[in-house]
Amino acid sequence: MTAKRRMGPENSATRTVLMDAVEAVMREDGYAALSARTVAERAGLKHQLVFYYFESMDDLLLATYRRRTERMQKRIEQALASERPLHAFWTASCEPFDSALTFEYMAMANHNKAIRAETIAFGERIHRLEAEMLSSQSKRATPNAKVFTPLAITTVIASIAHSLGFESVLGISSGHSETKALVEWCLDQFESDAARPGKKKT
Amino acid sequence: MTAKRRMGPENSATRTVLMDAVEAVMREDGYAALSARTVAERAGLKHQLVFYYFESMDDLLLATYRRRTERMQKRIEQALASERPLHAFWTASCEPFDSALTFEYMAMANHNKAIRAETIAFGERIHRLEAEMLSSQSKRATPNAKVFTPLAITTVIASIAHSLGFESVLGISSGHSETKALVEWCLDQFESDAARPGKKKT
DNA sequence: GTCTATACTTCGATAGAC
DNA sequence: GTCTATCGAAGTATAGAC
Repeated sequence: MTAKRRMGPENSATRTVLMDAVEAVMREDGYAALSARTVAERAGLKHQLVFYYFESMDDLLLATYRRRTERMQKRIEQALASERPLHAFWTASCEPFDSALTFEYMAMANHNKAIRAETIAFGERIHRLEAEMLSSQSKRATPNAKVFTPLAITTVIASIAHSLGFESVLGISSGHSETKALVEWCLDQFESDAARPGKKKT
Repeated sequence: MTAKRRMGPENSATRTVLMDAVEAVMREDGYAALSARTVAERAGLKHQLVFYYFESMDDLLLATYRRRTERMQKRIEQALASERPLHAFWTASCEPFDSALTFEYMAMANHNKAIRAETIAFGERIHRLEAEMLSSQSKRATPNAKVFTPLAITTVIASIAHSLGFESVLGISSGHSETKALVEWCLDQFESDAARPGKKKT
């Protein structure tokens, strides 16, 4: 299955440069703007080098996406391991990171088989992580433990954070502060008072 | 600014056929697959006809998107006007309609100026609608009216519905029933069908 | 209203020189 | 490891015949 074409080493720094360029192009002009030429130009290289380091454009794309999901997973694991995992998870999900990129990848997952498979695997992995880490740790007094399960709560948190993040990228901001206030008020119901100095409650 | 090129009438049925084809292509292969050729082929026409009925591909795209936002606005208005607006809004937002298309358009809005402007206008329009219709109507007893504002609630509802819808399209389903149960439990706190005794205040 | 024919651009990918 | 040169396919768009 391996190509007969001459290929560069897997540990080359140029591979990293190309993957960075992929994300830069996606962020600025969307995934439709991705091509060996646009990516190489952004990286300051000739477009033929893309095919020296990667078997195809799809290959480069998938490698870039894998790198991203790994980074995101680490960030989520860290958040969930902190003393106030829900607050940390919310903060991490709200980070002014790259909602635009997220949407590009999600849209892409709809029709690119490899990206789709990786997205599904990542999603299920995260859901499992959330369920495991929170249920093992939480002996916390939940208002209604039958309804407010760890997985439901994290799903809600992530959904809201992503929506707000994306609207912000577009420049829509109405209702955001209210919504954040609502979420944070709810989070305080689950994880609060312990290390909370002088904040007004309820 | 008008093109000198010969153009077809605005009320032609072929225009509709072409717009339908745009959405079909986007749904199946993503917005990156859009071209005069792919759209025309899907519509059973020659690709040059695209330029007879629309000034450019961008023009066709924008017309298709406008048609969509108008339809969505009507659906949302209807939901908000019912007797249990929040429940109706949730149900409408959850419809197995076309989350895939939504994501394509949102991703596209990141880098297509016209789509971006239309998306922002639509988003703000909807937010305004939600705030107006719900605040005028709701004398309902809210657990914490200072935090649970109409706009915050609808933003949360829409965020969750869209996230679940999109995950469903991908084939991710873990946590969905729990999350829906949570949302519906919360909605019942705001809009109980009849008498809802002993609702616990968190 | 729809077709053929055409102009120009950009795409992914490969071969081979340096 | 990077370059030039090149391929065929597909992109947008226009002009003009039928």
